Amino acid sequence: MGRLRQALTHREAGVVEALITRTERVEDGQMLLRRGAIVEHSTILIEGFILRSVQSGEKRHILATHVPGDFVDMHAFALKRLDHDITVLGPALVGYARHEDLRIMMEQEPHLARLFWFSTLLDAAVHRTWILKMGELRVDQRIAHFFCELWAKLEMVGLAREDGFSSPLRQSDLAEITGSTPIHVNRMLRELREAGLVEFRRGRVFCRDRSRLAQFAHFDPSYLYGAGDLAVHDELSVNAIT
Amino acid sequence: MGRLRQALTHREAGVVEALITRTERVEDGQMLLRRGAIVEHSTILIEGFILRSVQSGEKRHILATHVPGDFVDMHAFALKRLDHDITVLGPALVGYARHEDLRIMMEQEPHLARLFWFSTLLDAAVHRTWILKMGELRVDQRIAHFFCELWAKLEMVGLAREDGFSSPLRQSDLAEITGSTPIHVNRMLRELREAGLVEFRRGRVFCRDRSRLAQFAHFDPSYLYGAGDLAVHDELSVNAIT
DNA sequence: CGTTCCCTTGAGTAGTTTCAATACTTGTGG
DNA sequence: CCACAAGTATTGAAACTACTCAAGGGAACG
Repeated sequence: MGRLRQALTHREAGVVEALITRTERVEDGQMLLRRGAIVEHSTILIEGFILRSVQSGEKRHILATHVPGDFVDMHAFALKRLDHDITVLGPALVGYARHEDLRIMMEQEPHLARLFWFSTLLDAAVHRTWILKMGELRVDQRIAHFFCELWAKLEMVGLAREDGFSSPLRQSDLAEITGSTPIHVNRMLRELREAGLVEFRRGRVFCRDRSRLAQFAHFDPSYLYGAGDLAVHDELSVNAIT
Repeated sequence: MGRLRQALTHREAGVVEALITRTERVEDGQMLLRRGAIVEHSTILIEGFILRSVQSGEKRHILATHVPGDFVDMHAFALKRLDHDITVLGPALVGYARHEDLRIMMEQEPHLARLFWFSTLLDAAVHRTWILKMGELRVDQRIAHFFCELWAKLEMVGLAREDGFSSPLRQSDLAEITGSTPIHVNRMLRELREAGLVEFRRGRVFCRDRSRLAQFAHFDPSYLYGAGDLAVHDELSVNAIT
């Protein structure tokens, strides 16, 4: 949603912010919500990182990552029940909006309601890209692709650098994101480093040649629908690509 | 959406059907919509199967499968632009509803609007399950998982048998669904057959012991949200699972 | 009765995981 | 300030899983 900010008027942004009735600082690794929980509020990430994951036996698998400004559980607003865990990565600041208030707001602000729906559709589009990439890329390319995606998302909210970004990610997190193992991730990170594509050192990602990294990862950012893009959709005046 | 039918009143079902201004018979392999296309209508599958796929170089990758009753491109109602291709598998009958009519209907029928939103959220939940399964299962298990999923979805619309189901799927389609190759799929099908788990012969799936197949595939149908489930959500009275 | 599409098999290679063991960091208490 | 503990990162070797290339087999349709 933070990425949708450009699609909001100043007034609307205020309306959204007024929904947040409570904020909370949470520490690394804390699980905000557990799969199956019934929720009566939605969570917005203000600072830090949040993961959507599922526990599968001993292993945890990360399904999606969120950056500041994102509503992380809008789907639960409609479905009421979460199908995965919501976990904080590194220290974070989160805000809560009550579903009841959201519902009232959506009735009064159809444009905002539409944007909230958009944000869940964007999540789905990101999911689809991951299904594709899990199927067609090697682990090293998946790691690179994840770096590209997170970099782009952080950039949209002004948290990226020219030559990379910082995060509290560990190698084992990358393993859970890419569906691999920490050991293999470690080897692949070495290869990426030796190939001069990207460096990962305790959460910090450095990359000199971004387009080369994107090419290696087969990364095409269009699935993230930049805020500009979205605004255009809203006006209903996009060019045919057919 | 066909799976949501139980959540619709008789009147509402009529309202939805009245939206369909045109139906069309399409033959096997035909692409209904291409990635990037701007659409002004939504497609409902009435008979047959539809695939959501992307072309990636030489290879096609299938992201989702649909059964009769499903709206296959509701996301494009909001985003206007498709991020993947919509292709027919086997002969099919489809119906079209104009976005303009949909928009008007949604304004007048908030309950229906909510159900349409639900259906896109369910798609997202299915996507998440696929990300997980692509990451944690071997190809043989992924094939089994796909069989379980399709079987369950067909069952919801009364198109399954006690001992399996029929479809126009080829082995190469299974490869594109599971992110594998036709050759490997062929071998894995042989192993599944020899293990007495499931048989696949030119699109027909036979399984004597469904629960054993589900166990092998680590299949838990809850992510499909049975229609009953959904109806309950709508009443806002689900049991906590915490 | 042959063409076409789909399915099947074998052999070799590439990618990935697992187990086992060893270093490096960072924070903490002595 | 050093030593230790805990978490994180790294390496090697062996086993497993999956892909590629190449070649054959079988069923359906005209």
